Amino acid sequence: MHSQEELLDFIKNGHKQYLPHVSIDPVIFGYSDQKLKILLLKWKGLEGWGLPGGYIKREEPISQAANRILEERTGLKNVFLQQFYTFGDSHYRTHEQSLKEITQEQGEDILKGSWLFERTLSISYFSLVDHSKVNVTTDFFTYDYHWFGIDEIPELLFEQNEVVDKALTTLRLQLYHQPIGSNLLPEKFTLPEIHSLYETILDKKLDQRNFLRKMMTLGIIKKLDEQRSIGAHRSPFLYQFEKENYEEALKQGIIHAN
Amino acid sequence: MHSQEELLDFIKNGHKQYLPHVSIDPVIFGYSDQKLKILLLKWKGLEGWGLPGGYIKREEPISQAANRILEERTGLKNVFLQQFYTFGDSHYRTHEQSLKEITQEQGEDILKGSWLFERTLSISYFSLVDHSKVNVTTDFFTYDYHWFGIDEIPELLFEQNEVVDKALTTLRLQLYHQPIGSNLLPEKFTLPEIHSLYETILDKKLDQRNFLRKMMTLGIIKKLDEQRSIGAHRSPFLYQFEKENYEEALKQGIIHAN
DNA sequence: CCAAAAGTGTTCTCGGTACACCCATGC
DNA sequence: GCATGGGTGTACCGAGAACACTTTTGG
Repeated sequence: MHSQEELLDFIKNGHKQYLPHVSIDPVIFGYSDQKLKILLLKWKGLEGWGLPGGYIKREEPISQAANRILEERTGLKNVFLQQFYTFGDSHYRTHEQSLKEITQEQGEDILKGSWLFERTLSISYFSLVDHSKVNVTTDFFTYDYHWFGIDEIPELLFEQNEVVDKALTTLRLQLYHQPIGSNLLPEKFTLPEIHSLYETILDKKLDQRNFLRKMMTLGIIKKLDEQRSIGAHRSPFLYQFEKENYEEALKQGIIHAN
Repeated sequence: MHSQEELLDFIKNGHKQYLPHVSIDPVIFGYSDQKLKILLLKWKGLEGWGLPGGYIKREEPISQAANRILEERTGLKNVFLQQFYTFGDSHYRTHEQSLKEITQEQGEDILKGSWLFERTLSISYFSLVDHSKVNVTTDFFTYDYHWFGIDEIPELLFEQNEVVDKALTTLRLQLYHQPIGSNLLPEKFTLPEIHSLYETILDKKLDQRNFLRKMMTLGIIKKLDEQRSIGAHRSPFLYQFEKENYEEALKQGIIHAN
């Protein structure tokens, strides 16, 4: 996918194109099989899992960088993406071991003093994506990916478990104040589907009737005139998100985008 | 305060000690004369106002850096300090004009390519301090300071008005979920004092009776057996914050420290 | 006794929660 | 007709909001 020359150039000269010491690491949430999952990449050399990530171009606004990085890894544009914290207590992002592996020892001298070994702060975003539309592309440092259920996250590289934890906390906190379902579900969905999504995210049971009432009074979703046939059972109605209501609420400051 | 040699060394070699491209800029709130104020510093050369700020040492965790920077400017330790956002759409933090002024044109060649001219992301914190305990020390770039009421903030350098706005929004959002009064008021205070503080922060009237009830049910403050004599009027009772309740609530996750 | 500030209760509304039965569908 | 999952209403409780009079104090 990437040529060896490109890689060596990145290691040696990347800091001319990108800001050193800062990375953007999105926690990408998806939803499938009734589970909330996050996308992790497997690192070469270190043989551990970590968040997708990338660097900010020298002249690029960070929100744009975040969107670019997300698109590079998933192919997705215009999805929910929100900054939630900047972590800067763990020191290194890249490890020598990893670079040695991927350069296959060829560029030994290049590695010395590479900008990639320097301390890197992590500006963290979380994103919500339709799992089925994601097309994962690994980067220089990684060679595999996997969607992990949030209750089966392994120990991550670079102390990123803290990042994931905080992303989850933030997600839960904003569940009723941001159009969070609308990026995790297909455009049209049934009530049981969104109900189950919310239960999964919050990790607790929600009363069906109260849930519906809340969604309706918040004006978040609207009932459509269509039903879906699900075989041997009563056909559920389909619903859609009411994006205008969110936008209106955001404008009025009812919803705080942090 | 700072010698000229130190300054020139900082301009030339600061990046060996500090991380370039990242600064920490605390929005420092104080409260006096019934007004919520923030501390701004006046820049040399640019003749404009900006937030206090500083850089992160190469091996220093960022929370520690934030506390250090706050202490360097105000002399205060162990005060409320919370990260709220990282800004990275505006490009420059230092301007050549400013450096020329402070070096008095002596170090012209030093200025060329200084790390200080490079793009800098701003990791922003907000802090709450007891205005009367602050002892402001300016830094290399600044020569004056002033506490501005939040309704009289001038146009700031480096597009920092956005930072201040977001700090205020966050402060308001967390008013009932963080021990926000306890760092802005003296240890013992009267009900009218804290009431007025909350009205000032939220910029709206709060009913006296409802306010007291809320504070008490939240368990935030407790009534003492002392009164203060205020001259020709009824003597108000003194209150104290209940720190244990905050800490308990924080532990239980009732309060979200973002 | 008067001016100025402190202190104190009740009512209403609304959002949150608890709770159980009937309906539609395909086999 | 039955198994499975979908859909619906009511009653209670607690938090928030509205609202006005009495008490204390020093001059």
